[in-house]
Amino acid sequence: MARVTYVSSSGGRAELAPHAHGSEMNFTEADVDAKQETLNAYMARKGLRSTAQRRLVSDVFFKANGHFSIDEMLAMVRVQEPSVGYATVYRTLKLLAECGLANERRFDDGVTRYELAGDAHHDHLICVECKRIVEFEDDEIEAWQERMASRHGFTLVSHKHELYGLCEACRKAE
Amino acid sequence: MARVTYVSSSGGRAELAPHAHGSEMNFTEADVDAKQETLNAYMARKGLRSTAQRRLVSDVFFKANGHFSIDEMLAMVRVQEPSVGYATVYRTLKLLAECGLANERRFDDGVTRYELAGDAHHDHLICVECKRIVEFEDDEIEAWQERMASRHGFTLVSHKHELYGLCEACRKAE
DNA sequence: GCTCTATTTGAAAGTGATTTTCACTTGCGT
DNA sequence: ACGCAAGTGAAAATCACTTTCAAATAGAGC
Repeated sequence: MARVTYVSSSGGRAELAPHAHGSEMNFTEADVDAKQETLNAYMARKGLRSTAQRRLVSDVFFKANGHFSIDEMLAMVRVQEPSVGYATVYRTLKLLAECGLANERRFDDGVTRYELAGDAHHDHLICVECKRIVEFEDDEIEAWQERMASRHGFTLVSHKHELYGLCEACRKAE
Repeated sequence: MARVTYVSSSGGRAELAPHAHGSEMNFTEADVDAKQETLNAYMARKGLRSTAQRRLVSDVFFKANGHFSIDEMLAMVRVQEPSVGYATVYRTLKLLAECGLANERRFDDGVTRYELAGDAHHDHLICVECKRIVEFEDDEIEAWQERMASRHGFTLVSHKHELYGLCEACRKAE
C-alpha cells in the first residue's frame, strides 16, 4: 500500500529514502537526542508514559527527515517491529504534532503527512506524479501576505502556499 | 446541515447570499447563456445528454457566483426541485469541473467547494471562524512561483495560495 | 521485585465526505 | 412511438482518518 523503499546504509542500521530531503542525513545523533528529550519532558508534564512503541515511532520519525503519511510511517516502523498498529502510529504522530516536534500537512492528494517541525517558514513544491516534495523558502512573500490580509481586514493566522507540478524525472518519463 | 440563507431579490427570482462575492450580481444573462452553451457543446461532443437536472444544477451554479459545497448546492437546487438527489449534484459539479466551467477547491475545513472558473488567477483569504472567503489577485507572485519551480526542475501545473485568518467581524466578536 | 491501577495498545467499529452501484427512468436518434 | 444507451435517486461502498474497548503494561508505592 505505502510506496516506501528502504536503502541500507553504511551504519548497518536501516535508513529510509522515501521523500527524504536527500541521500545525506541532515541531522545528528545529538539532534535526535534533543528531540527525544523534548518529547520526554512533554510526556512527563502531561502524565503520559514512555512506551516502547512511542520511542520507536518517534525515533524513526526524527531520523527520517521528510514528509510522511501514516501508512508510510507504519511501514517504516514495522520494519523494526511488525506488531505495531496503525492507531499507535496515528496517535504518536498526533502527539508529536501536539508538543510541537512535528507539523501536520495536507496536500491535494487527500492524505495527511507529517514533517519535522523547526524550520517553520518554508512552503512546498509537490510533484503531481510521484508525490516528491521539495521545500522552498518564502521570506519575500510573507510581508506581502500580511499586507494583503490587513487590506481586507483580516488578522492572519496561517497560510498555505503550495506549487504543484511535474518534477524533472516524471516529465521525462511521460 | 448546509448553512445557506436565501435573500429574495427585486427581480422576483430567488437569489442567494452564502459566500457570494457581494449583494450585486456580477454576471449577465448573456454570460449565463454563454456558459450553458459551452456546457451543451461539451456534452454533445462527449455523447452526454441534456437533462432537466443538469440544466437546473448548472443554471443555479452559474447564477450563484461564490464558493459552494455539494450540500449547499443541493439545498439551493432543492428550492426549485426537491426531488433532486445528492449524487446528481455531485456528478453535475464534477462535469462542470471537467469541462472547465468550474474549479474544485479544498480548503482546510475538509469539504470540497466549487467556484465559477474563468478568472483563474486569484487566490483565497479564508476566515477560520465564519468561513467567509475573500478572493485576492496574485499577479506579482506568479512569476516568482515559476522561477522557484524551474529552479528545482519542476514544470508548474497549478498552485494553491491560501491565507487563513480572522475577519474583522469575527475578531470583534471574540 | 511485586501490586495495583491509570495509561496504552491493537483490532475493530464508527465517522464524515465523498464515490460507486444498481434497478428504474428518460433523452433522443430513427 | 420504439429501443436502448445514458442518467437518476437511494443506498451501499470507499477512503482516510478517529474513537472505542478489552487486554496488556508503565511506573508509583509497598
